[in-house]
Amino acid sequence: MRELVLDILTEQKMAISLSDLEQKFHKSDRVTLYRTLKTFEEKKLIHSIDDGTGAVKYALCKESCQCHPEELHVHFLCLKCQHTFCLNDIPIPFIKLPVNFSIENINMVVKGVCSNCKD
Amino acid sequence: MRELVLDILTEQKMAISLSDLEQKFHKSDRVTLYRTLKTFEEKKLIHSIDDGTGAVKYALCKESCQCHPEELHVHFLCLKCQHTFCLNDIPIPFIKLPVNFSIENINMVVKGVCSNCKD
DNA sequence: ATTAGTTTGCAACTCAGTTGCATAAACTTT
DNA sequence: AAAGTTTATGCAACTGAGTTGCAAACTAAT
Repeated sequence: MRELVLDILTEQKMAISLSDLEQKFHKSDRVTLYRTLKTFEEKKLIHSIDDGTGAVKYALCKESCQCHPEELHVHFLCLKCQHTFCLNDIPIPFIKLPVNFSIENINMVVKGVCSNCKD
Repeated sequence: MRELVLDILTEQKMAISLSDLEQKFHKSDRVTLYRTLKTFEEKKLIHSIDDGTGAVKYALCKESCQCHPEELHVHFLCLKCQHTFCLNDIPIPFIKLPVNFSIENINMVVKGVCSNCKD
Protein backbone atom coordinates (compact mmCIF):
# COMPACT_ATOMS: atom_id res chain seq x y z
CA MET A 1 0.00 0.00 0.00
CA ARG A 2 2.66 2.46 1.05
CA GLU A 3 4.70 1.69 -2.01
CA LEU A 4 1.72 2.42 -4.21
CA VAL A 5 1.18 5.71 -2.44
CA LEU A 6 4.83 6.62 -2.86
CA ASP A 7 4.61 5.82 -6.56
CA ILE A 8 1.64 8.09 -6.95
CA LEU A 9 3.29 10.89 -5.03
CA THR A 10 6.36 10.59 -7.22
CA GLU A 11 4.32 10.94 -10.41
CA GLN A 12 2.55 14.06 -9.21
CA LYS A 13 3.61 17.40 -10.54
CA MET A 14 1.62 19.17 -7.83
CA ALA A 15 0.68 18.64 -4.25
CA ILE A 16 -2.29 16.39 -3.63
CA SER A 17 -4.75 16.05 -0.80
CA LEU A 18 -5.92 12.97 1.03
CA SER A 19 -9.14 12.87 -0.95
CA ASP A 20 -7.29 13.33 -4.23
CA LEU A 21 -5.15 10.41 -3.28
CA GLU A 22 -8.16 8.36 -2.31
CA GLN A 23 -9.64 8.80 -5.74
CA LYS A 24 -6.57 7.36 -7.40
CA PHE A 25 -7.51 3.99 -6.00
CA HIS A 26 -10.53 1.99 -6.99
CA LYS A 27 -10.84 0.52 -3.58
CA SER A 28 -8.99 1.99 -0.68
CA ASP A 29 -9.32 2.97 2.90
CA ARG A 30 -9.16 6.63 3.81
CA VAL A 31 -7.57 5.87 7.15
CA THR A 32 -4.77 3.79 5.71
CA LEU A 33 -3.90 6.53 3.26
CA TYR A 34 -4.16 9.08 6.02
CA ARG A 35 -1.74 7.15 8.20
CA THR A 36 0.58 6.53 5.31
CA LEU A 37 0.84 10.24 4.63
CA LYS A 38 1.45 10.88 8.32
CA THR A 39 4.32 8.43 8.51
CA PHE A 40 5.82 9.74 5.29
CA GLU A 41 5.66 13.22 6.73
CA GLU A 42 7.26 12.15 9.98
CA LYS A 43 10.06 10.51 8.07
CA LYS A 44 10.47 13.75 6.09
CA LEU A 45 9.73 12.08 2.77
CA ILE A 46 6.91 14.48 2.09
CA HIS A 47 5.83 17.84 3.42
CA SER A 48 2.33 19.10 4.01
CA ILE A 49 0.89 22.32 2.67
CA ASP A 50 -2.09 24.08 4.10
CA ASP A 51 -3.19 26.20 1.18
CA GLY A 52 -6.41 27.32 2.76
CA THR A 53 -8.65 25.16 0.60
CA GLY A 54 -9.72 23.19 3.63
CA ALA A 55 -7.77 20.08 2.74
CA VAL A 56 -4.10 19.75 3.54
CA LYS A 57 -2.04 18.76 0.54
CA TYR A 58 1.17 16.78 0.36
CA ALA A 59 4.18 16.77 -1.91
CA LEU A 60 7.52 15.02 -2.04
CA CYS A 61 10.42 16.73 -0.36
CA LYS A 62 13.67 17.35 -2.12
CA GLU A 63 16.24 14.82 -1.07
CA SER A 64 17.89 15.40 2.26
CA CYS A 65 15.33 18.01 3.13
CA GLN A 66 15.01 18.60 6.84
CA CYS A 67 12.06 20.93 6.49
CA HIS A 68 13.84 23.69 8.36
CA PRO A 69 12.58 27.26 8.01
CA GLU A 70 15.56 28.23 5.86
CA GLU A 71 14.89 25.59 3.27
CA LEU A 72 11.16 26.17 2.94
CA HIS A 73 9.75 27.29 -0.36
CA VAL A 74 6.72 29.26 -1.42
CA HIS A 75 3.57 27.46 -2.51
CA PHE A 76 1.14 28.65 -5.13
CA LEU A 77 -2.56 27.88 -5.26
CA CYS A 78 -4.29 28.46 -8.57
CA LEU A 79 -7.74 29.81 -7.91
CA LYS A 80 -9.00 28.42 -11.21
CA CYS A 81 -7.76 24.85 -11.33
CA GLN A 82 -7.22 24.59 -7.57
CA HIS A 83 -3.84 23.03 -8.18
CA THR A 84 -1.15 23.66 -5.63
CA PHE A 85 2.40 24.06 -6.88
CA CYS A 86 5.66 23.79 -4.99
CA LEU A 87 7.71 26.75 -6.13
CA ASN A 88 10.89 24.96 -5.22
CA ASP A 89 13.03 27.70 -6.69
CA ILE A 90 11.45 30.43 -4.63
CA PRO A 91 12.64 30.41 -1.03
CA ILE A 92 10.55 32.09 1.60
CA PRO A 93 12.08 35.51 2.21
CA PHE A 94 13.59 36.35 5.55
CA ILE A 95 11.25 38.10 7.97
CA LYS A 96 12.41 40.31 10.79
CA LEU A 97 10.14 39.58 13.70
CA PRO A 98 9.45 41.82 16.70
CA VAL A 99 11.89 41.44 19.59
CA ASN A 100 11.67 38.22 21.57
CA PHE A 101 9.67 36.45 18.95
CA SER A 102 11.35 33.24 17.84
CA ILE A 103 10.66 31.47 14.62
CA GLU A 104 10.15 27.80 14.04
CA ASN A 105 8.25 27.51 10.82
CA ILE A 106 6.73 29.55 8.02
CA ASN A 107 3.84 28.91 5.73
CA MET A 108 3.57 31.10 2.67
CA VAL A 109 0.90 30.52 0.08
CA VAL A 110 0.45 32.79 -2.90
CA LYS A 111 -2.95 32.60 -4.57
CA GLY A 112 -3.64 33.62 -8.12
CA VAL A 113 -3.87 32.13 -11.56
CA CYS A 114 -1.30 29.71 -12.90
CA SER A 115 0.21 29.77 -16.37
CA ASN A 116 -2.06 26.99 -17.60
CA CYS A 117 -5.23 28.78 -16.59
CA LYS A 118 -4.36 32.33 -17.59
CA ASP A 119 -6.70 33.95 -20.16
CA MET B 1 -25.84 41.20 18.10
CA ARG B 2 -23.54 42.55 15.43
CA GLU B 3 -22.73 45.55 17.57
CA LEU B 4 -21.75 43.27 20.43
CA VAL B 5 -19.52 41.26 18.13
CA LEU B 6 -17.89 44.41 16.80
CA ASP B 7 -17.24 45.55 20.37
CA ILE B 8 -15.55 42.30 21.20
CA LEU B 9 -13.45 42.37 18.06
CA THR B 10 -12.33 45.88 18.87
CA GLU B 11 -11.16 44.89 22.34
CA GLN B 12 -9.12 41.99 21.05
CA LYS B 13 -5.38 42.33 20.83
CA MET B 14 -5.16 39.19 18.70
CA ALA B 15 -7.19 37.42 16.09
CA ILE B 16 -9.99 35.22 17.36
CA SER B 17 -11.80 32.25 15.96
CA LEU B 18 -15.49 31.58 15.71
CA SER B 19 -15.40 29.28 18.72
CA ASP B 20 -13.40 31.81 20.72
CA LEU B 21 -16.05 34.34 19.93
CA GLU B 22 -18.81 31.94 20.84
CA GLN B 23 -17.36 31.49 24.28
CA LYS B 24 -17.47 35.21 24.98
CA PHE B 25 -21.24 34.96 25.10
CA HIS B 26 -23.22 33.13 27.73
CA LYS B 27 -25.91 32.29 25.31
CA SER B 28 -25.36 32.65 21.61
CA ASP B 29 -25.92 30.98 18.32
CA ARG B 30 -22.91 29.75 16.40
CA VAL B 31 -24.60 30.41 13.09
CA THR B 32 -25.44 34.01 13.87
CA LEU B 33 -21.86 34.69 14.87
CA TYR B 34 -20.65 32.86 11.81
CA ARG B 35 -22.82 34.95 9.53
CA THR B 36 -21.86 38.12 11.35
CA LEU B 37 -18.19 37.43 10.74
CA LYS B 38 -18.92 36.68 7.10
CA THR B 39 -20.71 39.97 6.54
CA PHE B 40 -18.01 41.89 8.39
CA GLU B 41 -15.44 40.26 6.18
CA GLU B 42 -17.38 41.06 3.02
CA LYS B 43 -17.65 44.66 4.09
CA LYS B 44 -13.88 44.66 4.72
CA LEU B 45 -14.24 45.48 8.40
CA ILE B 46 -12.29 42.41 9.36
CA HIS B 47 -9.95 40.01 7.64
CA SER B 48 -9.64 36.30 8.11
CA ILE B 49 -6.45 34.43 8.88
CA ASP B 50 -5.91 30.78 8.27
CA ASP B 51 -3.07 30.02 10.63
CA GLY B 52 -3.23 26.30 10.16
CA THR B 53 -4.75 25.55 13.55
CA GLY B 54 -7.89 24.29 11.89
CA ALA B 55 -10.04 27.23 12.82
CA VAL B 56 -9.99 30.42 10.80
CA LYS B 57 -9.38 33.48 12.92
CA TYR B 58 -10.55 37.04 12.41
CA ALA B 59 -9.17 40.45 13.24
CA LEU B 60 -10.14 44.04 12.60
CA CYS B 61 -8.73 45.64 9.49
CA LYS B 62 -6.92 48.92 9.61
CA GLU B 63 -9.17 51.70 8.44
CA SER B 64 -9.65 52.04 4.73
CA CYS B 65 -8.06 48.66 4.18
CA GLN B 66 -8.98 47.09 0.89
CA CYS B 67 -7.25 43.82 1.64
CA HIS B 68 -5.16 44.08 -1.51
CA PRO B 69 -2.00 41.98 -1.76
CA GLU B 70 0.20 45.03 -1.31
CA GLU B 71 -1.29 45.97 2.00
CA LEU B 72 -1.29 42.53 3.55
CA HIS B 73 0.74 41.89 6.64
CA VAL B 74 2.42 38.87 8.14
CA HIS B 75 0.66 36.87 10.85
CA PHE B 76 2.32 35.10 13.71
CA LEU B 77 1.04 32.02 15.50
CA CYS B 78 2.52 31.26 18.88
CA LEU B 79 2.92 27.54 19.24
CA LYS B 80 2.69 27.80 23.01
CA CYS B 81 -0.30 30.03 23.70
CA GLN B 82 -1.85 29.49 20.29
CA HIS B 83 -2.48 33.18 19.97
CA THR B 84 -2.41 34.66 16.51
CA PHE B 85 -0.96 38.13 16.11
CA CYS B 86 -1.36 40.60 13.29
CA LEU B 87 2.12 41.91 12.61
CA ASN B 88 0.68 45.07 11.14
CA ASP B 89 4.11 46.64 10.76
CA ILE B 90 5.53 43.77 8.78
CA PRO B 91 4.33 43.78 5.19
CA ILE B 92 4.50 40.61 3.19
CA PRO B 93 7.63 40.77 1.07
CA PHE B 94 7.38 40.89 -2.69
CA ILE B 95 7.63 37.55 -4.43
CA LYS B 96 8.74 37.10 -8.00
CA LEU B 97 6.54 34.40 -9.45
CA PRO B 98 7.31 32.22 -12.47
CA VAL B 99 6.26 33.70 -15.83
CA ASN B 100 2.55 33.86 -16.52
CA PHE B 101 1.61 33.36 -12.92
CA SER B 102 -0.58 36.16 -11.66
CA ILE B 103 -1.07 37.01 -8.03
CA GLU B 104 -4.26 37.84 -6.23
CA ASN B 105 -3.61 37.15 -2.61
CA ILE B 106 -0.94 35.99 -0.18
CA ASN B 107 -1.14 34.23 3.13
CA MET B 108 1.97 34.25 5.24
CA VAL B 109 1.98 32.76 8.70
CA VAL B 110 5.10 32.57 10.81
CA LYS B 111 4.99 30.04 13.63
CA GLY B 112 7.15 30.16 16.71
CA VAL B 113 7.08 31.44 20.24
CA CYS B 114 5.85 34.90 21.13
CA SER B 115 7.49 37.29 23.56
CA ASN B 116 5.05 36.44 26.34
CA CYS B 117 5.74 32.74 26.16
CA LYS B 118 9.48 32.75 25.64
CA ASP B 119 11.50 30.95 28.35
C1' DA C 1 4.57 -23.06 14.95
C1' DT C 2 4.37 -19.40 18.49
C1' DT C 3 5.13 -14.98 19.52
C1' DA C 4 5.70 -10.16 18.90
C1' DG C 5 5.42 -6.26 16.10
C1' DT C 6 3.54 -3.78 12.17
C1' DT C 7 0.10 -2.61 8.68
C1' DT C 8 -4.50 -2.48 7.18
C1' DG C 9 -9.61 -2.01 7.39
C1' DC C 10 -13.91 -0.89 9.64
C1' DA C 11 -16.81 1.86 12.60
C1' DA C 12 -17.39 5.69 14.79
C1' DC C 13 -16.57 10.22 16.56
C1' DT C 14 -15.07 15.35 16.72
C1' DC C 15 -15.06 19.84 15.11
C1' DA C 16 -15.30 23.63 11.70
C1' DG C 17 -17.94 25.23 8.34
C1' DT C 18 -22.19 25.53 6.02
C1' DT C 19 -27.34 25.53 4.33
C1' DG C 20 -32.46 25.63 4.63
C1' DC C 21 -36.25 27.00 6.82
C1' DA C 22 -39.07 29.31 10.16
C1' DT C 23 -39.65 32.99 13.30
C1' DA C 24 -38.68 37.64 15.02
C1' DA C 25 -37.32 42.27 14.49
C1' DA C 26 -36.80 46.44 11.83
C1' DC C 27 -37.86 49.31 8.35
C1' DT C 28 -41.33 51.05 4.29
C1' DT C 29 -45.25 52.37 2.23
C1' DT C 30 -49.86 53.55 2.16
C1' DA D 1 -51.30 52.60 12.74
C1' DA D 2 -51.79 48.40 9.62
C1' DA D 3 -50.02 45.79 5.94
C1' DG D 4 -46.29 44.49 3.49
C1' DT D 5 -41.33 43.89 2.69
C1' DT D 6 -36.75 43.23 3.93
C1' DT D 7 -33.22 41.87 7.17
C1' DA D 8 -31.47 39.41 11.26
C1' DT D 9 -31.62 35.68 14.30
C1' DG D 10 -32.22 30.92 15.94
C1' DC D 11 -32.79 25.96 15.38
C1' DA D 12 -31.90 21.60 13.15
C1' DA D 13 -29.36 19.26 10.35
C1' DC D 14 -25.72 18.09 7.05
C1' DT D 15 -20.95 17.93 4.87
C1' DG D 16 -16.11 16.97 4.77
C1' DA D 17 -11.56 16.77 6.89
C1' DG D 18 -9.24 14.85 10.34
C1' DT D 19 -8.83 11.60 13.90
C1' DT D 20 -9.01 7.37 17.32
C1' DG D 21 -9.85 2.55 18.99
C1' DC D 22 -10.13 -2.00 18.08
C1' DA D 23 -9.70 -6.18 15.68
C1' DA D 24 -8.08 -8.84 11.78
C1' DA D 25 -4.32 -9.69 8.50
C1' DC D 26 0.21 -9.80 7.55
C1' DT D 27 5.51 -10.07 8.46
C1' DA D 28 9.64 -11.23 10.86
C1' DA D 29 12.22 -13.47 14.41
C1' DT D 30 12.96 -17.17 17.74
